[in-house]
Order: sequence, then C-alpha cells, then structure tokens
Amino acid sequence: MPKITLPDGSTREYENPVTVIEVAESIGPGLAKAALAGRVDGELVDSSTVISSDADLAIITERDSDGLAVIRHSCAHLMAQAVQRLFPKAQVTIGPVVEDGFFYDFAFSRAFTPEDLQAIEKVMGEIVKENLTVERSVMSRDEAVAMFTEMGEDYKVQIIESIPGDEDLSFYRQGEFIDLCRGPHVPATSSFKAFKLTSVAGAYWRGDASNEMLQRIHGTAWGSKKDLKLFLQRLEEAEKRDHRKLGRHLDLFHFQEEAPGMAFWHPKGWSIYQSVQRYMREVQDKNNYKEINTPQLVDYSLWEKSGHASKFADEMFSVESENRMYAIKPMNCPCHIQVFNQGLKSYRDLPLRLAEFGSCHRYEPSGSMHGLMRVRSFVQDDGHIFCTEEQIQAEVADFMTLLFAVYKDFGFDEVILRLSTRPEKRVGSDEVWDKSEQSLKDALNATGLPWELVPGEGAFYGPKIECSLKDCMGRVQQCGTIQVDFSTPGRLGAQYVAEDSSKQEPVMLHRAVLGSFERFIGILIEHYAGDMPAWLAPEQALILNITDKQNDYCRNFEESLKNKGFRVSTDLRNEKIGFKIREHTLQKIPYLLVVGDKEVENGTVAVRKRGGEDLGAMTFHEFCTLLNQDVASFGRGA
RNA sequence: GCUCGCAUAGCUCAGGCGGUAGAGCACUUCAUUGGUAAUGAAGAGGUCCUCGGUUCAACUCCGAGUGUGAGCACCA
Repeated sequence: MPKITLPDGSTREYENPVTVIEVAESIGPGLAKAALAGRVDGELVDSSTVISSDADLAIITERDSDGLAVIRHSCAHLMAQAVQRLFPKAQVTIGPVVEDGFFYDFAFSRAFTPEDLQAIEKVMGEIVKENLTVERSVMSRDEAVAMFTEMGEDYKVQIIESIPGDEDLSFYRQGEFIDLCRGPHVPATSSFKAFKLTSVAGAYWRGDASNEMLQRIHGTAWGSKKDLKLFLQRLEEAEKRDHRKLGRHLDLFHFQEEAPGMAFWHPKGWSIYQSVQRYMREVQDKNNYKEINTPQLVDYSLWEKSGHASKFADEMFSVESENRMYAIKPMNCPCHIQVFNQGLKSYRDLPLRLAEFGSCHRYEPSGSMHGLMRVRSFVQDDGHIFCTEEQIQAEVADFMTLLFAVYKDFGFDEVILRLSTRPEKRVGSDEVWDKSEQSLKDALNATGLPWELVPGEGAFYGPKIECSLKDCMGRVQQCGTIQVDFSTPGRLGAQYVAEDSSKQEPVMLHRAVLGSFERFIGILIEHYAGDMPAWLAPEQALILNITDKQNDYCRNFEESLKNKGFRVSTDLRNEKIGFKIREHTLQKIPYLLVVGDKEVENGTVAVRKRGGEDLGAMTFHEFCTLLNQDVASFGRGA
C-alpha cells in the first residue's frame, strides 16, 4: 500500500502498487498527458515504472530540465530508428544527450548527406505519427549478445561485451527498433513536439583515432516548437559574435594561406592586444613577478634534456643553421629554468616568480586550428614560480585570487574550473602527488565555486587546474592554468641552497592567467560581441564635424584628448552626420562626439554613446571625467 | 591528422547544359556644407585558390595540392 509524497509535500495513498503514469492520472488528465518520466526517490525512471512501497515522486514533464534530457535521449532513438528504416545496413552504436540536443553515431558505408538528413527527419515525423509505444525490457548479457549478433549489430555486441559483470541489461523497444539503453525514455513516439537534425560529421568509434570513423548525426529537440525556434535564433545570434567574422568587420586581424594558424594583427586589433598586455604587465608587477625575455630559437639539445623533444618532436618547428639544429620554442619553461640557474639561488630567494610574454610556436594539427582560439603562433602570459613544497599551497591560492580578479576586470564572472589529477604514466612519488593534488583542491575549494575533477588527465610531471571560458558557440576554451611540476627543474639542473646548506630542487609552478593573448582576445571579442569596453577599445572616442566650419575646433579637441592619453581621432569628411554616425556605430566606437556651430560657440561636444544614448553637451573637462570613469571601471559588470 | 563540405571583386554573396562573369556595400572622381544609423551621379575594380588531366574550348567536368568550415582525434 504505497504512500506517495509529491514535491509540494502532499501525500497520496494507493491500495496497490501503482505506476508513475497512474499517479499522474490520479492527479489530473493534463498531467498524465504531459508526463514523460518520473523521479522516484531521486532516481529518474520511466513513466511505466511500478512503485510498490512508500516513495517520493516527481512527475517529469518537458518543463523539467530532466524532462528535456529524456526527450532528447528518446529522440536519438527515434532518429536511429528512422536511419535504419532508410538505410537498413547502417549499424547503430551510441546516442547520448549533449547540451541542447543529442547525437547518434552510425557505422555506414558512406557519409550521410544533407539530403539524407532531410529524409531522415521526414521518417522521424512518420514514426511520431505512428505513435509507437516505447517498452522497456530486461535481458541477460548472453541473450543480448545473441540477439544483436543475429541482427548484425556488431558494435552493440562490442558495447555489451565491454560492460563488466553479468547483471541484466535493460532494452527499449519501439516498433521494430530495439536498443540497449539505461533509460528512462518517453512513453511513446508521439511525445516529440519539436526536433531538428543539425549536422553530420565523422567521429571515431569509441573516441579513438586508431579506430574506424563513424557517421555522427547531431540533432536538437525541445518541448515545444517555440523553444526550438528560440534555440535556432540563439544559434544565429551567436554566429554573429564569431570573432573571425568580427575580426574582419572591425579590421582587427587577418589570416592568410602563407601563414596558416598565425595572425596578422591590424592597427586596431593590435591596439586591443597592447591594452591587454599593458594591463597584464601592471598586474604582474603588483604581484611580485619579475618580467624576463628569452630566445625564440634554442638548440635542440635543450628540448631533449627537458623531455619535450621525445614527446612533442612532431609538433615542434625546427630550424637548421650551420649544421646545428634549433627548435623554435614551443614553450617557455626550459628557458625560464636557464634564467633561474644563473647564479646560486638560496631558499631566501624563493618563491621566485618569473614572467614572460613568451612567443611560442607549435605545429598544431591542421584540423585543430580555429581562428584565434587555436593557432600555431601565439604569445603566452607565461609565468613560473620556483618555490619549496611548503610554499605550493599559498602560491596556488594567491594565483587563483589573482586570476579571478583579472577575469573580473575583463567582465568574466563564469569560469569553468577543472582539476586534472595523476595520469598512469607519471614521475614522482605518490606522497608528493597526494600533497600537490591536495594543494590544488584546497585552492579550488577556497574559491567557493564548483569545480570538476578529471582523474588521470594531469601532466606527467604534476597535476593541474584549468580555467576555461566558453566561446560564442558554447565551446569550452581553456585559458588560465596552474600546474605543479616536480620533474622539470631536476631534469634541467635547477637547485637552491636550503637552510641547512644542502642543495635542493625547487618545485616549479607553471601558470598563465590569459593562456594565450590570441585566444583570450578571441574570447573577449565574442564576449563583448565586438563592443569592447572603453579601456580596451582601439578608438575610445571619435570627433565628428557637421560642416567644415568646425574643423579647427575638432582638431584642437582631439589634440587635447590625446594629450590626456586617450585614443581619439576625427572624421572631418564631407559627409552627412547621419552617414558618419552609422558608419562609426557599426565600427563599435564607444563615444561619438558631434561638433556643430552650437558646440563651437559653447565650447562643448555633443556626446553620443555607442548604444545610441544621447548624453547631451559636455565640456572638455566633463567628457574627460566621463571617459576616465569608464576606463577605470574596466569590464566589470559589463 | 581523419570524415564530409566549401574556395567567384576589398567585404557579403549571385551566376552559368563547358564558349573567360554580375549585384549590394566599400573604393576613386564630381556635385552637395547637410544636426545623430545610408545625399546624388559617374568611374574603376576579377588569372573565378594552385597545379595537372579530359576537351576544339575549363572558372564550370575529373584528379591532386593548399587554405578554410563543422565534427572527431590531438592540445607540453
């Protein structure tokens, strides 16, 4: 006689075991119709699940984020069924839910075309109309293997064989289609209201490049047609923020065939770059980093000693000159150790924080390059902290504080934090790994923000924290990082004299706040959709005349603002004011200063903000105050 | 690197059963001195990514290369 407690705290008693859907029916027919699944004592289940003892129950509908996940997961099955109706020889593999949608990977003799996608979508619609019931069943591993072998679904057989233990497996059937699945799923194929197949691309079986390539079809599914439309609009808006597009329109940088993966920075883009660099230099100074600069070309032997040559030789650019092999530096750490190694270091010198805006080159795989986000030539805001084991924790904590302060100035409040811990192949004792992982964990916990643990993904020399931001299409881009390294200092002979006059190896912390200037600026452009805040804007204000009678006044005003250190220019062309306003608004200049006879007479400028807001007439002094305040606020809260 | 797609004027894009191409914006010139998102007119601008092949003829068809897009793999 189960007693069901609903989310609002009310309870209902039933004579006999009931299903989720029966409970929904007893509450109301509308809810029963909308029910997609249930959550029983916190666990997601099918709406057909029988509840036989007292339980907490929530009815899941499309309004629930879990409900949306159920729809999407079921939609992946729907798509697989449609694919197999159209292409009986296509084998199914896996079809999980991803952000905003789902995908399913198929093994098929050829790639699917956009026309195929349309056909698949059409068949999906037909299956929805057929209103097939989705039924759960349970089978033993052996039965399942036999069934899929019989069906010729080799990939499913592999999946089942790789599931450990001999627990029973659950399956979902709708019409002629059956798939191995944990569920839960929607009760019937009529549950789908809005879906769309978005793209097709190759993907390796089991994510391993040595395996064959499958065909991955991506789709999206929503609780209503309206939500689907909103999503598609959101995608369109996001595309407009693409830094590659804005980089061209705003004349910031370009790429060309002769230098793949290497940006040509134009005056305006370089201005942003320089502003970011000036800012970082100041931050580093304030935080007791010593800035250095090291060679671009270093004899190959150093990379052999550091261990990078053996691991990354294919990704390093090398140069031969006078029978000597050099590598263009792919990273700065070995060079920083060379600086550390000059002169005898004492424990009193630690922690020693060296920083460099270090230009690096890496031969990134062609398919991995992406605008400014992943390039072959980039500059890191690199830094290495040489310290003792005891100092790790405080240094990591300080770094995280610094990083958040910087991100805040750039207008980023949402940072994705991840901790990558010891990989299988590693150097250093477990004790040391315990300690360094713990230091990083403590630092992460101290931020008070959620973070994700990624076991086994650390570098071979130590664990790391990665701080990522999202680009306009929701792709996660790693920016800041801090990594503990117990290995490289030793390999390259770094030592300091301890209190007991013994020689000790320092611990090295690799750290970067922005990561690379290129990627970070790419992220910034997308974050602001090109509307750079005043402190970063290449041109902070532009003075516009109405007629050429005001030219001298405009030039004098420009000169005075430049003397105050502002980035200003004039547009005195013989064009109508509306035309010039439009043009410079499209160029996203923060302030447009209009000067006509009225302003000349009163010694003012008419200030128009980027968004179109009219701030009225201002004197030189008033405008300076305004711009100074704007610049001083950085990008906080923008 | 892998799968699939794409490459035409500075930019955004049309176009053609194989007979060397067009629009809008930008650019140049002229007129216009106009108060907050496009003044009008005229002009100039292209080895249709590169190299091979097929063909009387290739920007168009085929192949290779390069770059690029989406996804996968990689990311010290």
